[in-house]
Amino acid sequence: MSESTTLGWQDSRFAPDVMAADCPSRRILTHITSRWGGLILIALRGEVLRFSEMRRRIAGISERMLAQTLQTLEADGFVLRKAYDVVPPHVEYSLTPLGEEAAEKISELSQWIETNLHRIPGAAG
Amino acid sequence: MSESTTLGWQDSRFAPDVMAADCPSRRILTHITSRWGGLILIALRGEVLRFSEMRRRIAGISERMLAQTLQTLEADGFVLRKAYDVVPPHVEYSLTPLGEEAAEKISELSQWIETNLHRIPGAAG
DNA sequence: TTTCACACTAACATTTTTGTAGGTACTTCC
DNA sequence: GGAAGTACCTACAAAAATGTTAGTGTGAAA
Repeated sequence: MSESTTLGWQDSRFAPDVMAADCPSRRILTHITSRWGGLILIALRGEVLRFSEMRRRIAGISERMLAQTLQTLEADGFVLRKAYDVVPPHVEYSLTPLGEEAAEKISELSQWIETNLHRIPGAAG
Repeated sequence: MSESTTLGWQDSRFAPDVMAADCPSRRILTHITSRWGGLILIALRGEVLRFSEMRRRIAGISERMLAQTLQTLEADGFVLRKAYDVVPPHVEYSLTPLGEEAAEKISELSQWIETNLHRIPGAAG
């Protein structure tokens, strides 16, 4: 028996590692850090938004990518989709508790960038 | 004059905003969250690494993408490249203070993913 | 003597990502 | 009556990202 018996899966030999090419954590990381994934999570923080409203807030995203990325994040368990069977269609998107946690992290990154942009040589603004 | 005279650029009308398509902060965000950008920053945290050593640590990255992404991060001011004029070539990569700050943020994200992977439905592991 | 390592670059091929245009079925506004 | 809005999907096309291969010039190890 190893020293930490109750948390056997934390054995470093089996612990998730993004540096490993085929570790599931790498897939999740790419989803969250995909071109639109992060912005969607940020936009949804603490809010319930409809498809079109999100599209307006995230400048430059196409309908196709919004729909596609939302599906990925929903499959991961970060986004909750709630559809009302009415016409015209009404669908509400929000974050799951898990999604809120993830969103907090990329928000911190994007906020750091925004407030430190003037220190970043590679930024023109 | 506005209320906060000494920090005029923080006026919300001019503050950086990743939700704006052409804001420089969006470019920087995509660099850091690019497929390999984040992993490189994470690998370099608190370390001085040579090209080949990095390539070994970041499983799956090709020479081309490592070189290319390093150049982008160097231009942004996150990575420092130090070349010694010897043969065979010897080049050392490290993070600038700015890079360490950025790396800390994505590290927090990736660590959150690694430790919470078991809660993420979309992950097979 | 052959092989490997080093830190890349350039050309080319492929894969992935992203965009565009059109369609759906119905309602409300003008 | 026509346009716009809703939440998408599906083909198709274009663009971007990424991979593959080959090559550089030398030194050290097998």
